[in-house]
Amino acid sequence: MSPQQTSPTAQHQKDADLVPQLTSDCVILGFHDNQLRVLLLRWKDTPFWSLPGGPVRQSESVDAAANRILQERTGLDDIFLQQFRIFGEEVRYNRKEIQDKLKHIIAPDIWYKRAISIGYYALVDYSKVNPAPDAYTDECRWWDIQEIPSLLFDHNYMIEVALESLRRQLSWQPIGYNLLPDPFTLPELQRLYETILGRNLDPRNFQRKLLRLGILERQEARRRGGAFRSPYLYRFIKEKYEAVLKEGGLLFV
Amino acid sequence: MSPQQTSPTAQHQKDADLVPQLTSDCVILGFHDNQLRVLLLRWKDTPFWSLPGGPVRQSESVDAAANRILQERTGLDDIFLQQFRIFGEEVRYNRKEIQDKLKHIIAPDIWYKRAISIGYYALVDYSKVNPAPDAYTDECRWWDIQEIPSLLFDHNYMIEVALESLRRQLSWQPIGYNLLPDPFTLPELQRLYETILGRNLDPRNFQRKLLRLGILERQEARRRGGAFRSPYLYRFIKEKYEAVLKEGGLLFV
DNA sequence: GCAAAAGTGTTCGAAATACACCCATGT
DNA sequence: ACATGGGTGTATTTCGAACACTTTTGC
Repeated sequence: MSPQQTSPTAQHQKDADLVPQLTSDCVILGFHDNQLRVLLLRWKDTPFWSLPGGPVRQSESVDAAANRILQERTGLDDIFLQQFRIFGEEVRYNRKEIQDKLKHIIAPDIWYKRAISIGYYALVDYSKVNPAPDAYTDECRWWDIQEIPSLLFDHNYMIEVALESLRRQLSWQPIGYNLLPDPFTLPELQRLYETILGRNLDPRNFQRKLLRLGILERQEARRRGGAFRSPYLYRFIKEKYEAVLKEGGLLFV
Repeated sequence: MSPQQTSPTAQHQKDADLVPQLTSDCVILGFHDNQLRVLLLRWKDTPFWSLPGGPVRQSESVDAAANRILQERTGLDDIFLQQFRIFGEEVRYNRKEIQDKLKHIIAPDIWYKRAISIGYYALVDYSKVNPAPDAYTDECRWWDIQEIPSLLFDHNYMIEVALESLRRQLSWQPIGYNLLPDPFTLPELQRLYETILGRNLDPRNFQRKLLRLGILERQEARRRGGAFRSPYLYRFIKEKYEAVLKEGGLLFV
C-alpha cells in the first residue's frame, strides 16, 4: 500500500481523482535459484522496505490499478494477477509510526484516515523483470522469501497470507506458466512446486504425473551449461494446460 | 451493495462516519428441501430485489460490516462468513437505471460516484434464520437458487461468482458444519454436497469416505417422521473436522 | 402390503507411493 | 576420471468408481 504511491508522471493528480482510503498492494513473486522471491521497495532516504502499492483511481478498476502498479515496477504487461484478500481491519498498523518514518516523503495528513488495501499476488518470470523504484522510493529489488526484513505497514502479514492463498490455490493456478521462463525443464518445474509446497517430490512420480496430463511438449533442444547431463526443455501447451486447470487441476501435483 | 443501506437505528449517521464508496454485500446461503437458497431483499414500494449489503463504517473492519449486515438480516451472530471477491470495476451496472428505480427511497446523488463492493458469502442454518427487511426494503425472504429473479446492481453476477468460489473452496470450508442443522443425517449431508457440486454421489462411497475421516459421531437417536426408514443422526467432532479441513481437506468428498 | 428412502459389501482398475541405477556433461 | 545432477521402470498398495439388494417406516 501507501496512499500516494503513483507513477512519477501522475504523482500530482488531485485527490479527487482517487478513490479515498482504498489502495491496491501487490505481492510480486518470481522464482530464481530455486527460491521464491518478492519484489520490495525501499523508501527514499530510509532503510524501510514495503510492498509496491498505490491508490485506485476513480477512472480505473481495482484490477487495473494493480496492473498499473505492476507494470510500473516490473516493466511487464499482461501479468498474472490474483486478488487474494482485502485487508480491511480498522487498525492494521501503527499509523503514527508510519507518519513519523515517512514524514519527509509524504505529508502526514495522508495517514489521517485508515486505508483499506486490496491484496494481489502476481506471478512473473523473474528473468524478464526490470525492477524500477517509483517517485517515493530509492530502490526496488528482489528479496528471497526466507530473508524478508521487517516491512512497513502490515506487509509482512500480507506476504504470509499471499503465500498461504497461493498454496491453497496451487491446483487451479497456472503457477508454472507464469513463474518459469519459456521453455523450462522438468527439474525446474519440480523445484518450483517443491518450494511452494515446502516438501520434496519424487522426480520419477512427478515426471510421470505431469507427462500423463498431456499439457507439456518436449522441445528438440536441451538446456546446456551445467556441469552435468543436459535436461530436456519443455513448453506448456497452453490450451490443454488451461483446460486441465479449469476442470479441477493438478491435484497437488 | 447499496450505499446507504444501514440498520434502521443508524440510518441517519453522517457520511463522515462511512468509508466512502465502499460497501459489503452478502450472499447468504441456506439449505432447505434439498436446495440451496439465498436471502434477498425487496426494495420499498418496488418489485426490485437485491442482496443485503451496506456501507462500511469508519469505526469497523470490513468483516465487521458484513457481520453486522448479516446479523441485522438473519438475527444470527457468529456466522461463517467468507470474503470471496472485490467487485471493483469502474462501471459495474447502469447507475442511471438504479437512480431512477430507487429515487423515492434514496437521494440520487448517493449514486453519483462508483461503489466498490466486497463480496462475502455466508453459510447459515436455514432453520435458525429470521429474515428481516431493513429501513429501505419491504420484504426479506429466501429464494431458491434456481429461481432467482433479475436483481438490481450486478447482484446476479455476484451470486454466480460466490457459488463458483464456494465450489472451488469446498474442500477447505466447513460447509456441512454451517449449512446443516445439528445434528444431521448422512443423506442430508450428501444432498448438500450434491447440490453444491451439481452432480450425484454414490451413497455407499460417500458414507465410507466420510466415516473413514473420523470426523463424525453417530448419535443414539434417529431422525423420525418420514414415511420410510429412520436415518441415523450425526454430529461433527469439531476439533477433528477442523483439523482435517486445515490439512487439505475433504478432497471433493 | 406397499411405496419410499436408508443402509450396507465386494470387485476392479487407476493412481499414488516407494525405491535405485545408469547416463550425460563440464571441469 | 569424477562429481553432479538428469533421466528412467517396476512392484506394491491405496483409493476411488461401479454396482444391487435388503431393511425400516408410515400410510
